[in-house]
Amino acid sequence: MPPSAVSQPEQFTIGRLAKAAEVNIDTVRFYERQGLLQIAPRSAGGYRLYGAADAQRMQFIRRAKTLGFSLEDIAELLQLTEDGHDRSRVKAIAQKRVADLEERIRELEKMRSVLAHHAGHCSGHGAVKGCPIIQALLSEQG
Amino acid sequence: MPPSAVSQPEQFTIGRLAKAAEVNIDTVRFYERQGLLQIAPRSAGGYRLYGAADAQRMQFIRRAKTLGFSLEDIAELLQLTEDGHDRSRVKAIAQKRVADLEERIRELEKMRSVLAHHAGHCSGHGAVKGCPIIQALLSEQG
DNA sequence: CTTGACCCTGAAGTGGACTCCAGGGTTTAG
DNA sequence: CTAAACCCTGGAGTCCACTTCAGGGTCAAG
Repeated sequence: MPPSAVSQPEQFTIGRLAKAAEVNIDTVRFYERQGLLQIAPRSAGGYRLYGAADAQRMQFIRRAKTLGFSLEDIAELLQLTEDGHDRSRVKAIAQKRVADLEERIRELEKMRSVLAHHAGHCSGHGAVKGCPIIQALLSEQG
Repeated sequence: MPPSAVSQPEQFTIGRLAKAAEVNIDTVRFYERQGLLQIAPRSAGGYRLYGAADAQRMQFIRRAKTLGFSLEDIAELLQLTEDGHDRSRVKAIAQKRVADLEERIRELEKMRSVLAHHAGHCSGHGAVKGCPIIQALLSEQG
């Protein structure tokens, strides 16, 4: 095989990894402590060294976070991608998350409709005494 | 006037107030520290004494919380009900809250639709390698 | 050789809204 | 008179996902 084929694995320090993933440098160290990132090998001077796989892992975490997964769930998802696990657990985690999202959305929509209703009945001027919003909070009729 | 007319204002201790409002007893003390409840007068033995107005105030807080107001907002709303303020500030707080709720709902709906989409493409069996959910997290094409 | 950018550690702080704890005093039922 | 149930205080702990801090070591440029 050619001498320079897969030999230089493109290493970089924590600062570059953090910048690439658009997170705080301390967040990377935090993820390591939390077990989301593998413990990085060190340079002679004690600096953490990362490679492309770590950058991809950070992207995985970032995307999972935008879907609202907790770090705990993300840790499990990452774990599942490593060993030869079955897809069922991944799907279960995702479905649980969808269900949680739906419940939370329903809660927020209830809040929104009730509050918008009260706000819609408030003229926005005059004394607070008698304001429909305050009245609703003082004594809900339901 | 008759001797027993408006004389006994129906006082009770913190435990009863907490039970009536369905909150932890420590929550009542916490609200006092936070300025949500007025500092209660004390009995001879040093017990806090509450009346009907405090119970109503606790209900106000409870209802505002179910609409998702922060304790800080609730403190301001309570303040506004006391002095001779104008309704405009109340309405502004409510409208801000509605806007925040709407933004949050949109965020959660985005998460839900993306995640449900991926989950819908996952068979739920077979190796994790190739699972559409994991694939999406590993490399989003958008 | 010095400056500045970068990296290291363990520990503590943040925010929001509580909740719990230890070590007491008070009140009431029996 | 005693035991149970209730109340008091200041302070610490909880959850989550970081962020900040103090006090250093390392590395590349000039």
